[in-house]
Amino acid sequence: MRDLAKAVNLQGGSLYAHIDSKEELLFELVNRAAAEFIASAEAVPTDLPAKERLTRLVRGHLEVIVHELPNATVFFHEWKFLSPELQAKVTALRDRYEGYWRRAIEDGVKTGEFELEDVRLATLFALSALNWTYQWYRPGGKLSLAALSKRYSEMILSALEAR
Amino acid sequence: MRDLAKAVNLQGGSLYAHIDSKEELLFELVNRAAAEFIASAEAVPTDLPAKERLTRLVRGHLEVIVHELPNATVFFHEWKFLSPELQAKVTALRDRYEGYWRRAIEDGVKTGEFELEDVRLATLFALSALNWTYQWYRPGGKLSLAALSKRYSEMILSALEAR
DNA sequence: CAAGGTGCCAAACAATCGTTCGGAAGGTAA
DNA sequence: TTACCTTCCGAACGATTGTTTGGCACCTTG
Repeated sequence: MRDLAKAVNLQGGSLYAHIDSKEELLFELVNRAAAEFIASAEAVPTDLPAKERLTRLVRGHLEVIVHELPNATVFFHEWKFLSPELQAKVTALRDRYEGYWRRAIEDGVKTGEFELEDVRLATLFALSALNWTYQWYRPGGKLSLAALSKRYSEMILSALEAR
Repeated sequence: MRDLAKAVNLQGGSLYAHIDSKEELLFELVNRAAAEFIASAEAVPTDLPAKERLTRLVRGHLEVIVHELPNATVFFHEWKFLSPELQAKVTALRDRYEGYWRRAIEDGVKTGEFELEDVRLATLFALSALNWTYQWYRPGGKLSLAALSKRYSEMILSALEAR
């Protein structure tokens, strides 16, 4: 808390004129990140073909991670340290977000674009591959977000597509 | 440290008859996990077809994660808190492990089994999808390790295969 | 003008952190 | 036997943790 205070030129205790607890602050961070993921998924029209929807979901997901790297790191790592009640709220948002992905994949199975034994596992697979990027991707490096997004969505689509 | 001591029926300070520091203990955990990943990769014969090698690498990787869940969690999360020197050692092991994967994929590209623009990114993609499983997989649940391994390797192979 | 709220500091609070210390008990080697 | 080494306890160490307190300066609203 003293480090955070210093970052805004305050004394440690002065933060408490603005917040009630450290946990409230953590929840705020995690909650905002979750909201951004959801917003990016909601921006994808559901009347597009499943492949196109998935490509856009991938792009949106990576954009949120990359543009919000420190926040995303907190989001993925620290939500476990929230109280059970706050954790439940985060889990609810995460489930809601996963829902957008699952439905896109389900629709693709219905239209025959995809062919899968386990839609939930496929959803997890795709999100897993994407989530790990916060561990290694560094903006400003050789790999642009656009290139990363293109290659990753190609691989994800290949993994799901009917052959 | 006091919690760890309690887990082996000791007082907090008594641990220091056996170790020099908390960091030494953390490094030991992380190092062991890394060694297990490497051992599992080295058990895969390099004269097999690339697809078969990759299937076995997937199986081995998931086995290590699942059999060593708490340790794997520490491995993925806490290595960042080691001193720069110890971090370098861990990074070296990680790079070595990634090498087994990269070479298997490279060989697959040479034989025409796989078709990829960026081998390193494909390696990262596969490992990313696998690494995240420590976040959600729970042994004893509906999904057996064998089933998870089968489905995941199918999806990974589909993502890499020439079409 | 007065009253009350807000934002901040400096200091302190109790709890907890990793670690050290002196001493006691037991085992091993001479 | 003596001497040492290992293992452990109980207590303490200094540093750091999240948070509270009292007071001061400022702003807004009546």
